[in-house]
Amino acid sequence: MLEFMRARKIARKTRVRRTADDARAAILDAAEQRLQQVGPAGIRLHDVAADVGVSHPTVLHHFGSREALVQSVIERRIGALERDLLTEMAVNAGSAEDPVRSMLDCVARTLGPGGHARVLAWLSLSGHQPRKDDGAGFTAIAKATHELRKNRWKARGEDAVPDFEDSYFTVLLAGLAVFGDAIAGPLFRGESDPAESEATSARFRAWLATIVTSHLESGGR
Amino acid sequence: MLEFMRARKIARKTRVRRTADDARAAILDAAEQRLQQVGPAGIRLHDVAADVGVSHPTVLHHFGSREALVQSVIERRIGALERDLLTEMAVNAGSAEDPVRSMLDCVARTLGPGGHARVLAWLSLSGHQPRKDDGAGFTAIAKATHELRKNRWKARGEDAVPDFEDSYFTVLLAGLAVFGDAIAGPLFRGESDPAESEATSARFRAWLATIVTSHLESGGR
DNA sequence: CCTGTTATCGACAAGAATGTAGATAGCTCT
DNA sequence: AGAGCTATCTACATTCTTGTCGATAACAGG
Repeated sequence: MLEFMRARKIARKTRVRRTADDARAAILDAAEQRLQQVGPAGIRLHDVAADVGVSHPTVLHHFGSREALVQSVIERRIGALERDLLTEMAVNAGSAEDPVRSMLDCVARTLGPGGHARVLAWLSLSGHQPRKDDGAGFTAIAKATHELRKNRWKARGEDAVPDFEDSYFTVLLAGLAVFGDAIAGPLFRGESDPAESEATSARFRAWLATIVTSHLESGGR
Repeated sequence: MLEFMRARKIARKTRVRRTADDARAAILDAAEQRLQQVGPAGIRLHDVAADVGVSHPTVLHHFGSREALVQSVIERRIGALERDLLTEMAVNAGSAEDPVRSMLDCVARTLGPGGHARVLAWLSLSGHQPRKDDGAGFTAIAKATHELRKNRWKARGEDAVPDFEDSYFTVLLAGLAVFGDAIAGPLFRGESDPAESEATSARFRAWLATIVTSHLESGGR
């Protein structure tokens, strides 16, 4: 064995040796890219290993099996999503002058650019079982929105109080629309140019914000 | 060859022989199921063949390659989607008393139950290039809606005319919301029980119809 | 410098998936 | 009934993918 190395003389390759934690992190990073691009079922050990610059048995050494790797990367990504969501919410909680608009932007920023929407869609289509608390972040936003809304109404001296489900559905509508746009907006609109598509999406989100704001301010039984 | 048949005596199996067209159709039916469930990349010749009750070389005989089969089934499915959309529109064109609501139901029926939404999502995630006319059906609905809307406004004696983009975005919102709900509604809401999820979806769609109707009737610059 | 630990590698194994080749059997037409 | 066409089959080839094994080399601590 290793004759081929002796054959081509002293061409020994110098190995890069990371700490176990660093190696795991690098592998998870690569796997996360793949998850976003090709979905959980499309992740290949060989591809992930090549992205990191190691051999595929190294990946198996650190994660035990492909399935365990996929599970790890999914969990890490869902954690990141929830963290991003809460961060955005915390940042926007201060700007109270147009809370609805900022909330909508928050959801859009969380789902849109980084590809969170794509990952959610992959998981949903692949039959990922929602854990008990998977919808928690979203429900939290709906509740917060509803509280803000009630306060606005009371401040304006309304006697009626908005229905919670109306607020919940409003937030859901915003979330699903932004999500759907991120996934299939170009397909729906028949746009093949990414730049054009992004421009339309931006206009659409701005329009959506006015609709949602106006409804939360005045509409709802 | 075939010693094993002679060995176990006269156990000859009777072959089912279809016409080429029937075989193709049966195979496409099975492949379509798989497309909906596991997406284009998940389709396996062996599985499709087993569903039809034939061997996998038979599938290859009729379609040449796996890739050609996948392409065929995608094209057929997109055709079916557009046909369903137009059929729904034609049926609903008659009921003029609440055209908006019926239009929304039309989109919901087209995307929801049969799994059109799932297929669209798979294609979108898998990087299916939209053909030039892929968004045509949707644009047609938006235009029809805008015409109806203009007529309603004129009939009510409004002087302003609604903006087309406002109508377009309204239809887009409805479409994306129904689409997003079909894909990721349960995930967003953290619902694991399908029955509960479907109930919520139905309430959501009803609520959405009132919102959209009210906006088309009165809102929009 | 020496030694133990282990991250990493090359080589191989086992199974799955696509595709090929030749034989066979069910139709149709005469 | 016989002949031709071809849908279908079994068997095999090839490539891809995951996983195992033993060897090696990088690093840490005595």
